[in-house]
Amino acid sequence: MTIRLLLADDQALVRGALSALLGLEPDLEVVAEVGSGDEVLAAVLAHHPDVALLDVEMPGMDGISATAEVRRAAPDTRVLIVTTFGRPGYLRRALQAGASGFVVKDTPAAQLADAVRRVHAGLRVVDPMLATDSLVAGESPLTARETEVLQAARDGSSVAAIARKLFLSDGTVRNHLSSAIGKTGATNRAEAVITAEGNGWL
Amino acid sequence: MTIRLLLADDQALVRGALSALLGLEPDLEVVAEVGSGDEVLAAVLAHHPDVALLDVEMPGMDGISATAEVRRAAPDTRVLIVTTFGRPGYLRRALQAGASGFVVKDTPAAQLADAVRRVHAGLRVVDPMLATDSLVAGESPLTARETEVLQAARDGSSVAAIARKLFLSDGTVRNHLSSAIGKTGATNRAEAVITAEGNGWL
DNA sequence: CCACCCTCCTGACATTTGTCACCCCCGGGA
DNA sequence: TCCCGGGGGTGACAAATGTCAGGAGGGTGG
Repeated sequence: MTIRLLLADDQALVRGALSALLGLEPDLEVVAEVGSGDEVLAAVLAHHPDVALLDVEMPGMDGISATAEVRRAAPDTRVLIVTTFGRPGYLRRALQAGASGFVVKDTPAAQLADAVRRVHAGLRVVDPMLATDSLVAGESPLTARETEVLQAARDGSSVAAIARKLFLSDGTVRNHLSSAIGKTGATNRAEAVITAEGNGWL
Repeated sequence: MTIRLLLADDQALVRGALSALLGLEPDLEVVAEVGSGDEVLAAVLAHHPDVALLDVEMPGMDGISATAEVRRAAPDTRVLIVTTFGRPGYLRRALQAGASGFVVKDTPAAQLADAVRRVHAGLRVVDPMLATDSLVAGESPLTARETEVLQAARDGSSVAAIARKLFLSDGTVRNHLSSAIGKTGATNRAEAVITAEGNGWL
């Protein structure tokens, strides 16, 4: 009995290449491919795959939100996250959203098929290196507002621009930023953005 | 007669997947795979591939420098850049370095094999969308020093930190930054970094 | 009920950042 | 030769940023 797969990745070339790679395995079959998070749910409902391989960074809905949707609407479909960045926060949030596995694109190609089979068998698959990183990094220390403000600061916006976008006072934005800078151990807005991104807190 | 290929990409999974994809074509054969720019030249000299597929973003030497090396040491090996980001500056610099083709990872998987064959036949392969972007974006307006200073500012360093790193005076760093901000049309250091990165000027 | 945290705001303050004018030196064209 | 652009620098100034103290409301848990 073959394992039926859904592939979701925004880069068409990577998607097709993964399809070719997995298609070489006699017990695996790619039944659907999508290029954005928004299409995942519909494709799952249409094709009832056994395992869905989702990227985290995608246009529209991200892979983690898509995971939650899939778990809710189609509990029989297991989710394996396949992503570029081993951000500790991604792993934590993916597992909380109900993902069964988490693989970074650095892992050898030969291991992917195994990971798929393990996930299909009901096991958890997690990069051990990443798991420890996730422990030390812990959950995001940022409050909801601080996260929002930092996100708005990512593109280099000024305090005034952020305040306008979030309907806040200038001073409030500065306070939230200052707090976020302190919590991330940065001395700087830009540094805070970088470390928060690196930990998957944004 | 089969076309012999070299694959260079830092993500093992993508590398293996591309290998599987291209391996499906009867006239193509992957003879070597490497995971960093530093290994490219040695692999080219050892295996004499007809076409080398190089990523731009790699640990160690980047794909563009690797392209120049390959062209110098093994002129018979043609280079096809396969990269995530369609930065205009990347395209320009890749072609100047002697690349025969430039493909972004958004392109459909089916077109990759064709691109390889075209490159092998001596043709140029360039994403037309990207080519026009490259024209409007033009060459980097930044001087060598301005570029250096902006690069040093990428991680959110303060003026003082940049000055120490580059053995410059604080005021000089501020002048270079101000000039770079003006040339990029930004109002801000962070914005300047972002637009310069987006254009492949860093 | 109280304590605690988050949110939102104000005002003040020191520091950093961005800008401008102006200086010098050097090397390559016109 | 003069002129111009790039690199390096100084000094001064306005604006933006980061920090701190403090106040007011709201929600949650002990």
